Amino acid sequence: MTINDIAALTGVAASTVSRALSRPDRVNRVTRERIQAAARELNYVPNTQARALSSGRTETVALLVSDATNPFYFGLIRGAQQQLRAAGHALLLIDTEDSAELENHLLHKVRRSVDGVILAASRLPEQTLSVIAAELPVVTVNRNVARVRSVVIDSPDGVMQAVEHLVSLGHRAIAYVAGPPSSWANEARWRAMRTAMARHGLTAARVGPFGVSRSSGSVAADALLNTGATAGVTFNDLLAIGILRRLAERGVDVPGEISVVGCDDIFGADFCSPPLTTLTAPIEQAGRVAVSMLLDHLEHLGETASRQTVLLPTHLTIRQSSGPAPRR
Amino acid sequence: MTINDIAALTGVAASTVSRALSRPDRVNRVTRERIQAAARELNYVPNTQARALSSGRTETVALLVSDATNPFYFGLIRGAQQQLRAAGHALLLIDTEDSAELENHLLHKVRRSVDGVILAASRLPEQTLSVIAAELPVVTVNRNVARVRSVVIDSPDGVMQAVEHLVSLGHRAIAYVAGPPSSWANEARWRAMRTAMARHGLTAARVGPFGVSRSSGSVAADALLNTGATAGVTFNDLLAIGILRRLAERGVDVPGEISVVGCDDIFGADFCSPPLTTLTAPIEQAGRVAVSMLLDHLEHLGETASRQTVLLPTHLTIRQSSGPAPRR
DNA sequence: AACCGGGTGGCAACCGATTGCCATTAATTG
DNA sequence: CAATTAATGGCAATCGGTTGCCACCCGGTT
Repeated sequence: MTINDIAALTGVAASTVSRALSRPDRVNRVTRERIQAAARELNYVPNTQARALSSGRTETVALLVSDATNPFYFGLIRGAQQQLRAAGHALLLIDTEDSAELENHLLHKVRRSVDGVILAASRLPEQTLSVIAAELPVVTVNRNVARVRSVVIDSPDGVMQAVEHLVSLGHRAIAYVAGPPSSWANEARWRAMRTAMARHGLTAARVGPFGVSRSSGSVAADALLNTGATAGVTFNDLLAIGILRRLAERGVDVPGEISVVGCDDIFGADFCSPPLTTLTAPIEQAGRVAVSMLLDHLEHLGETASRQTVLLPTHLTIRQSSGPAPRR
Repeated sequence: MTINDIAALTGVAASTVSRALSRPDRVNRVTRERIQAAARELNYVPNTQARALSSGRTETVALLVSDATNPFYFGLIRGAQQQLRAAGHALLLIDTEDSAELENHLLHKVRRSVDGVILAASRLPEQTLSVIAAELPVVTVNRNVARVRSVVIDSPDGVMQAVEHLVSLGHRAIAYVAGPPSSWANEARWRAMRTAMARHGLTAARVGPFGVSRSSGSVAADALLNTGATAGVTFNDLLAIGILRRLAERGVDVPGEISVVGCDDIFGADFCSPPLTTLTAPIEQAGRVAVSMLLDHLEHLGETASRQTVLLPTHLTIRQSSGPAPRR
């Protein structure tokens, strides 16, 4: 079922069929309707590759995640998927396995087969990112790079809220449990933490870096206890949940002996034990916004973007993993 | 950077470049190496659309899931992604939003732009599925249809194990908490449950259907209690976790007053409260196997498949949501 | 010397759209 | 009524590869 079949059937040229379908106002109403009817009749679906080849538009967007099993991305994927479908675009999912080289390689490979890419938690150096952004529409998530559009979840602000929360509960020794050093968000959160602590004349301890998996949580929990801190703010929920688990294993009471605050509010944060106090991030919304920005950018290529960065607010969700500081 | 640039640079025809790159034995060694060197030099990446257009192969596989936020699919996506990357193929992720119409529509739409599709939890009627499978390589997951290759997780066998487990703990009144009626796995599990119960001269109660989200768990929990059963086996973990939550809210002790057994062992099943006794399914493996079957099928189109269905074993993982039946 | 066959590489058609350009026709206007 | 303009639709080139077919070269046979 090609455009030619329809052309033959309706007695017009293929080019007319093409126009009738993609630039309806370029063809006479009756002709157009005849063609559209035939297309519907024959259940015609344009060939994506052919269209892409001549027009240069693939109507496909790639979403690069560092690890498809990290629940943080589920929401992002979902949000992106929703918004893309609404625009009739397809989603190419790419797992970079947390490797900058692989990320770069795959980006190069798909470069010509997508209209743009969304980089969630890119591990690429700023320099490389700029180069890529120059030759391919890019939107990053949680990563701020000059001249690259981005959606940033304002977890630094959330971290401050978390510190206020903990300090108000009497905590004085609070540690940051760090994630991957290559993560931009990780450093941003750490900075926010130090700032917030300084405001109260306190200094934050820091342990890590740790991998972002629950198993890394065991190591992290032990390290956290060693700092003598009465509370820990973790890079993300996955790590926090792993920590809770290890603490339970060691018989350490949460929040009685130590409070734990996570980040992101992923699936599971509300039903782990104890339910996790965490920074709730509008993850799904971030996915939607990232797609919107990208599509918007695609429509106005060449124009200077009105806004390069969208900052999404977070808020602290208090559950049962945080409580008053223990008396010494 | 096209094949023509390379041709010009090396002084051969474009066709020769094409062969040197995709059918290396069709061209002389020295010519080939010269071309390959030039291609590497210029960082040449073949244009996927153009290749697809003339060869018919897109090197892309679509994975259709009914709901991208269901953690069950995370593992599946991951497994599929891994195996696809290994083969150098791309993954198109499609969310059918649990709608058969949408599923059908999207399948039609991508039909020409992928080499094959993997249907995870298809909601399509058997008839439709057969039609689609005839015009497009298809592998289903957890769905058995004549003449369609499939990967099936043997949860019916697992359900039997679960029943044995519960019966041995003294439970006599056990209910099945059903999922979506359009789910093939749902019916399979229910049948297995009845069979297993009958073996002990017992009859299973059934409640539902319920949606597969945690919020449906509240309704399901209440319905479950109403049956007077001392144990419930649920369609999946999501539902089970929702039930646990509601039971905690109502102050019902698990497993003291009622035991709950889930299905799939998704992310979260091990750290919810209490940790969930569940059927551990090799989800990631299912994703890998599905891809392998599909790619294998693609390579031998026309040949009759040696094996049409792969059955993956499950096992019961006993945690703390199941225990001895309460004395009445 | 005539013949044969395998190894190489070029030519050109093709995959299925899109799109710039032009010809035709109809409508508008002075 | 001639002339200008707008609307419409066809022609053909193009996107970047793939592939069937054929020509050529060369060494080996008979």
